[in-house]
Amino acid sequence: MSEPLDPAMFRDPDCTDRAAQPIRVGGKWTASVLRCLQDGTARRFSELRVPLYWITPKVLTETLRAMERDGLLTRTAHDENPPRVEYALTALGRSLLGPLDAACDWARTHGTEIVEAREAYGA
Amino acid sequence: MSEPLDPAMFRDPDCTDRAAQPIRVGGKWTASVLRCLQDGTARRFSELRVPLYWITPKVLTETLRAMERDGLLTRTAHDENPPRVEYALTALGRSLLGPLDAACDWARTHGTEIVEAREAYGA
DNA sequence: CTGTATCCACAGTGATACTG
DNA sequence: CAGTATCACTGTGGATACAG
Repeated sequence: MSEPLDPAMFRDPDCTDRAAQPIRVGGKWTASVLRCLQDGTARRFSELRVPLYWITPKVLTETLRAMERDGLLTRTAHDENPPRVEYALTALGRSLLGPLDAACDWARTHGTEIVEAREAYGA
Repeated sequence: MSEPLDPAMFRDPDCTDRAAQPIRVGGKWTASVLRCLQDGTARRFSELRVPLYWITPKVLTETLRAMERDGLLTRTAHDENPPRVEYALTALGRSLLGPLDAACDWARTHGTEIVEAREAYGA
């Protein structure tokens, strides 16, 4: 999720503007929120906290706000008491599930190789 | 590349150890290094710097060391003068190109939607 | 229940200069 | 050429407490 939006993140060799960096989409928790919502059902703020390592409300708010701003999910506040707010993926958010699953499959398949390589490197 | 190795990054709801976080593979530049080397040819330190926004040597060194440690690439130092060091992907590194391409394809296809969503959000 | 308000620690990133 | 050494900055992420 922290991948630069520029798919290759390469620059024109003639470009001299070092500040011309690609924009970034997503933070540490974006992928996990996506997976929480991937079955299509809308979930509430507190429902999202539990599977996400009891992420603090501040960080969850920031994550959800950023995803809403980027068009990945919708925020629906029902005018009730006590308040009820529900989050659900947009079509754009769902379109990210494919690449995300590919990454997760890779992690499942090759995760142990990474761990073993790290241990071998220590020696 | 900053995805947690745990594919879902969900925790056992009964787990009370908040520090039990999944390990992470890769940093800001890992995907770009991967793409620099994806055609299979080994490249030298200074060859890698140019397309990577003239990344500073310190950061490139750290990135390459981490990738070597994780088994994603090999570092070959030829005993010459001036020194020559070449980096090439391992099989594990090449296996990451698939998921990476999927992510890049997504960015190519949906990048403008993100930008538009951000602009619309400002209004 | 769904967030804000503060405050803070630190990893990550980077600029610059120097070395074998 | 291929790095290391320092120093500094910044934003993300997090703990805790409080509010509508």
